[in-house]
Amino acid sequence: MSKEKILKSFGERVRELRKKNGLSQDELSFKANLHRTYIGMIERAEKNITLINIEKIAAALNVTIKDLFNGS
Amino acid sequence: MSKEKILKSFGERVRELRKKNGLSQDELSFKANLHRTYIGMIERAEKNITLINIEKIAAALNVTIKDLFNGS
DNA sequence: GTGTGACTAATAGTCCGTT
DNA sequence: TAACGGACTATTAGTCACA
Repeated sequence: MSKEKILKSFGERVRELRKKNGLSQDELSFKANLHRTYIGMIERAEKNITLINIEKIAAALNVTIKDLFNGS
Repeated sequence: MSKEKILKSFGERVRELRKKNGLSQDELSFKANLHRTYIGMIERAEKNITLINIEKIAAALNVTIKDLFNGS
């Protein structure tokens, strides 16, 4: 899997789970303690996110880190 | 799960899988295209690894990213 | 409610070496 | 074989105004 694709599929998965939870980027950013625009950047695969922030997002979405890599 | 613990458990998991594959840190770093000292830092939870490098290590260990988060 | 460009501070990641 | 150090460069974290 290429580098771009891994970030892209991760971002798509975040967006998918965020919407499933009925959250806006703004609401998720609040729950995850991250900036609103940062969530957007992750969803658009513009940042190579670090493990700590992956964990923050997973927690905010009430899923495990593994779940974020379960094929959508 | 705390930030420190997530990095620590990740590092331990990498070390576990690396040894299971019979690789030294040096050999793994070569396969993953990462620096020798960096692998050591990850295993000792001293660095907050990025998603791209998580994927590189997973590939070098012949496992999926999900496998790296399977409780050992 | 989200995308985007620009920006600074912080840290990821490399490279040299020694223990 | 691996831990650890200092110094260094590249990249991410994190925020903002505005579209």
